[in-house]
Amino acid sequence: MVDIPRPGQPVRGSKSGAPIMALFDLLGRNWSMGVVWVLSDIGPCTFRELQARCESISPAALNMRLKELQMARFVERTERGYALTEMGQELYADLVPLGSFAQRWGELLDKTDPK
Amino acid sequence: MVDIPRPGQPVRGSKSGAPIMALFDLLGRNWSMGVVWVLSDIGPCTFRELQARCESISPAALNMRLKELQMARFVERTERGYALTEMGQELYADLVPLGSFAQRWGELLDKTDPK
DNA sequence: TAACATGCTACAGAAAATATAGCAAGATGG
DNA sequence: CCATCTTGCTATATTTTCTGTAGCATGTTA
Repeated sequence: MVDIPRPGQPVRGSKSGAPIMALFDLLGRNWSMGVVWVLSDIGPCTFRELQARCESISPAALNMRLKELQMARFVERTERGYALTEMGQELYADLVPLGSFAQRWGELLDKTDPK
Repeated sequence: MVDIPRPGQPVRGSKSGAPIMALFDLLGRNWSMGVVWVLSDIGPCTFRELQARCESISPAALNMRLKELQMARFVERTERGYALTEMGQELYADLVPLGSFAQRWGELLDKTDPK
C-alpha cells in the first residue's frame, strides 16, 4: 500500500531519518509541492479539478500523491473535496517564500542566460 | 543533454511556465533539495563527499542533479569543490523554515499515528 | 612507481511517471 | 425509471528516472 517517508525512520535517501530528509523525500516527488500549492490556491476541490490544475499529471500519479499527502496529514477529504489540513496550511506558509524567490530566480536566469 | 525547467516556458507539469511551477519541477526531483541542504550544511565539497552525505544516491543521479543545479545557477564549482552560489544560498534560506516545520510535523505524526 | 583519491561513465534491473482508456457509483433531468 | 453526467478512480502499455554496482581516467601522494 501507500508508504510515506517518516521522520525518525530510514527512508529513501536517508538512513538517519532526519525529519527534514523525510520531508524532502516526500515533497521531492513529482507534483507533491504543486498539489499543496494548488490546493491552497483554489481551496477544497475535487479530484478532477486538481487534475485539471496540475495539467500534465496522470490520474495514477495524482492519486498516489493524494494518498501520501493524506497519510502525512497535509491533506484530508471534506464534504467540499480534498483540502489542506491545518498542518498542510502551515506547510504551505513555509512554501510561500519560494513563490517570490522563483520570480527573482526567473529574472536572474533571463539576465545571465538570455534567450 | 541536461535540460532544466525554466520560468516562462512550458515544463514537465506546467504549460504556463509559472516560475513557482518550474522551481517545483526542478526541486521535485530525487535529492534536489537534499543536495542544496547538504551543501549549505557542510560547505564546498567534493563529489564523493556529497555522495557520502546523500547516502543512497547513485553517482549517475547525483551527477544529473549537480548539472541541473549548476544550470539553474544554484550551484557552481570552485577550487574548493561544489558550492552554493549566492542564489543557491537564497534558496537555502527559503528552505530553512522547512527544517523546523519538519520537526513539528514529526512530533504530530508521532502523536496521531503513534509507532 | 605503486597506491590512493576524485569525478565521473556505463550498464542492468527496478521503480515511478505519462498517456490513454474505461469502469463503477452517485447525482440530475426528463 | 432510465439515460446521461460527473466524479473518483483503476488498468495497462510505454517511457523515463533511479538504484546498485563496476570500473576507468586523471591527478596527487608516499
